Amino acid sequence: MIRVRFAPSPTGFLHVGGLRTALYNYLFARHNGGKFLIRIEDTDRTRMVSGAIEKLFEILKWCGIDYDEQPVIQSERLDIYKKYVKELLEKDLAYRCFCTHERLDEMRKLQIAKRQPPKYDGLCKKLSKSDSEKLSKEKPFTVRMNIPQDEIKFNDIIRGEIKFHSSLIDDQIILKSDGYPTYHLANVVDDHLIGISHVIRGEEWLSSTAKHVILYRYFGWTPPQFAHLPLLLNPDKSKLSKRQSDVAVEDYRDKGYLPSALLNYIALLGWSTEDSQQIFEINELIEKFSLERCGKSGAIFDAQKLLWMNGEYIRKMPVEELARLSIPFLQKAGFDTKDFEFLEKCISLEHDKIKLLSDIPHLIDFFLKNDIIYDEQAVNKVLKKDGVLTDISEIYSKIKNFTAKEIEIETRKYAEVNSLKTSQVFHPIRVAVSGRTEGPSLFEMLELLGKDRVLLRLKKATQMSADK
RNA sequence: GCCGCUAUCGUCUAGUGGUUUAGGACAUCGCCCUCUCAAGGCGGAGACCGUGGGUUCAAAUCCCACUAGCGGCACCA
Repeated sequence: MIRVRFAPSPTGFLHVGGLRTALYNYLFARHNGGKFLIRIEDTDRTRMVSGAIEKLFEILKWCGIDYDEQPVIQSERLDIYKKYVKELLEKDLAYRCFCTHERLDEMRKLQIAKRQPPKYDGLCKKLSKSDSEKLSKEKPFTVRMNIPQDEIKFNDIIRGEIKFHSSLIDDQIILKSDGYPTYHLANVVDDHLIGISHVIRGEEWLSSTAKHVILYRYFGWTPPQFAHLPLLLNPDKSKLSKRQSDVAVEDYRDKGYLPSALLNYIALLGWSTEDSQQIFEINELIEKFSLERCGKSGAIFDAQKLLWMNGEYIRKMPVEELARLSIPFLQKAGFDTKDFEFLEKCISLEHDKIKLLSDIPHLIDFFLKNDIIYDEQAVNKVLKKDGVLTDISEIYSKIKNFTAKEIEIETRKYAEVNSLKTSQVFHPIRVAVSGRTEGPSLFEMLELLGKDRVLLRLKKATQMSADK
């Protein structure tokens, strides 16, 4: 039975790298008919952020990544970890360490100065069991793993066999002095207890995996299969970070990215099909995903390609759905969204120009407000004192059936009769009614605006050009 | 410093010994369409496959070394 998990620590927001890890776990589970679980790794009390867990679940839901079973919260399982630490202590596979932060820091500084690898010197390992027992009642302590002198090997699905010599591995702390386990212990214990079959996580964990393998061995457990995913990178090839890029999934949501596009784009960062297909609906992703086709090298997060992909998804989307999704963005921009049908029509005219949901308010605002803003450059460039707008105004006022078709016929007729290029007529009208040079197809736009508003704006623009 | 991982167009990648004058996508450039902006269509430019050695009749593809980049080396995850 395939069981995988996504195990974030709730430190504020879901990182896109984390989302990629979650997605690959999810796809792997769904593809294989296995289970996808969530575990909250909240063992660092100093980094606790209130509300982070709720936000995490909310954003996962927004992404459409659903999970199986009840999420496991590590901070609720302290007794379990302690039990396993005790077992290790009894078997001499771990020992208590009474060293202070000060001593540890001092030691590390010295080692770095001497260009040695920073490593615990094993002082407390020398304590006898009874001394250790006695001291533990008087002083705070941590518990360290007793690392064997041995070669540690494990297989990684993506990278093949990985070897470390354990003499290079530090006597890792597995239980902190506040009674909370560190990642390494909690992770191994939980993965085993929960029956995780495959650990799919970021490459930053590759080095630590040796420690985990040792722990599995100490407990007499069979380790799961490992798959370490390549890192997501900044444009300068360093690990994707807040400093250089937008990393919070919620940032993308708030900017108007679609979850389907985000997931699709992120899926392609480290995974591909033989034919280099680009667009995948989630079901297709599930159908085609495999760890074997994951790459090994880090991938730069290319915001430009994501933007393109988002546009692809928006173009494919039914207008009704798009209009519905645009509502929060329009409301944020201060628009009334009660007339949904009208909204749909506006959006429909600009549909294939939209790359982000947040583009929508600006693209259609001249339909929604009465006092439109005239772009100065557009006015100066296009609005002329040539009487075109006055003539057009008069012609339009006589059109009974103010439809795109009728308007087009009349407008073209006017251009022809006066030997004007269509652009000499169309452009001023566009600027007059919308305030700008770019926009939807002119006649549909005029129809949607309605005769009254068009005439009003033509009049205003005529005055503006006269004032020049 | 030590350990580990990685290495094909600017970017994401296909490619698993010969079908490759290295394919696709984004970005970029040109043309077409056109009332503008987009979208769309067509085309161009762009990678001597990090470097150097092998193995082989034949290597981007296998092996080794080097180099570079990145990651890890916390009472963080």
